[in-house]
Amino acid sequence: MPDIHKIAVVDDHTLFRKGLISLINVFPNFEVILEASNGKDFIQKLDPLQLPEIVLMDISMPEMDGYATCEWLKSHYPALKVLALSTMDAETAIIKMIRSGAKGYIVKDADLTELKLAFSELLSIGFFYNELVSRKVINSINKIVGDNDEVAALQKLTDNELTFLRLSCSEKTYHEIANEMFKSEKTIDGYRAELFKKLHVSSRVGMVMYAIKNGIVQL
Amino acid sequence: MPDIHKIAVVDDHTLFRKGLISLINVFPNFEVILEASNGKDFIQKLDPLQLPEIVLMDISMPEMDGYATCEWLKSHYPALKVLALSTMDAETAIIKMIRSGAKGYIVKDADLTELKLAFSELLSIGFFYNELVSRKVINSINKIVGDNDEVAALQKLTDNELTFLRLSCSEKTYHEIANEMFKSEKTIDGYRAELFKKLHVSSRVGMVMYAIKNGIVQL
DNA sequence: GCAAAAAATAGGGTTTTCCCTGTTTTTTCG
DNA sequence: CGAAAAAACAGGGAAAACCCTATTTTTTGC
Repeated sequence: MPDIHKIAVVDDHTLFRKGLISLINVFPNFEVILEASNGKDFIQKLDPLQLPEIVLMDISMPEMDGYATCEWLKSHYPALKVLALSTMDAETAIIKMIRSGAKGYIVKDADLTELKLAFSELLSIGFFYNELVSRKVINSINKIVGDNDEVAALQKLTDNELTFLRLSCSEKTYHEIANEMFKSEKTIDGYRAELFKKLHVSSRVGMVMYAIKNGIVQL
Repeated sequence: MPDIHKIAVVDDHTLFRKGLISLINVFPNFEVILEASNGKDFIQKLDPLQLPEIVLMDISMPEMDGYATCEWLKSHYPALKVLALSTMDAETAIIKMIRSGAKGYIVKDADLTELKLAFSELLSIGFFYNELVSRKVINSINKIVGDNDEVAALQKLTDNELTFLRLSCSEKTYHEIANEMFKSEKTIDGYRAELFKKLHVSSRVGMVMYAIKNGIVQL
């Protein structure tokens, strides 16, 4: 009898999670031994004596999202292979997740064959990069080599820039945001200018749409 | 032996759909007899000699979304009970779906118990309105009775207002949008004012976020 | 077909956003 | 420590967005 591989599933949408688990459990040599609704929940449930080999992990989750959880795993349990799972095929999301330590990326509308393939590849060669991911990665490298990149940029947003960006996704004026952040209006204007450059946008609306697209704010 | 109830599942995310189906099929008296990835696909696969009783339907799908499919079903197969299925618990989405003829609404992170409950209620009393839905419906009624409502408003957006709203979800200036729509800037300004009122927002950013939240534009 | 309602247009003013070019302060790193 | 880089801050001006109040045109309902 071949050994059974242990899987963990982390996703806040219960129905999706349960469904996925039920799908995986019919695979002959895989078994879901842990399920959690977000990163925090997952870490808390993680038993060092009974570690999963593969963690199927959603990106956008409450409390602790995929990126943060991945980072945590990278330093605490580097042997765990994270397979990122998301609806979005946004380049930045994929790259960011991989930078955070994910070993593969699969979109939620992939089919079962692909999921099974991802599992096998993760176990045999240690990663799963399908064409989607490869294409995005190549794009991102091109951009880095080229001139100034969107992806690394996202990594390099200041804490202040990030809070400013989040606050901009509202009907607040920059003046109000400045007050809320205890900064001068001119500083805020500097954040704006900086973000316009980094995100390649030229209006507040563009900035907001970028933030939404890339899961920086949730609706 | 109790009769087996026939279910259809319409959702573009294959993994979610397959998972859900596998979950439902372990319910003793339910069976999924039809699955489709969008409204068009569903209608095409629908066999009048083998109709499902309940259709679990996602709202946002490519080709033909939940609203359109629901409307079509209302006039062609009014006996089919649509249970709307969505990640968003946005009031407008729920109301719109119910107006389109859905008999119930369930969020994707509901648990299995709730799904089973929804099925039973649909079959016994013909609809499933949990607290979530009820609350939203009551809100919407209050607003209608009250003064001017968000929900009916959405229904009542002019074609021009709608295109304007869509075009506003970009970095275009109102001036550019005016040109693109062959209208005067002042007319565009009128659309803006009208939409601010109808959607209860007070800035372009608010308008854009509303549009995204309610699936009027997709990212 | 005509009155009422809705949509399109407009003038003109205020606020907010955007942009350019700087200085000062803080942080980083060899 | 000291130089360089990054972050915070600023003045001033142009463009875009916002808002109020009208008038004209088109649509709608009886």
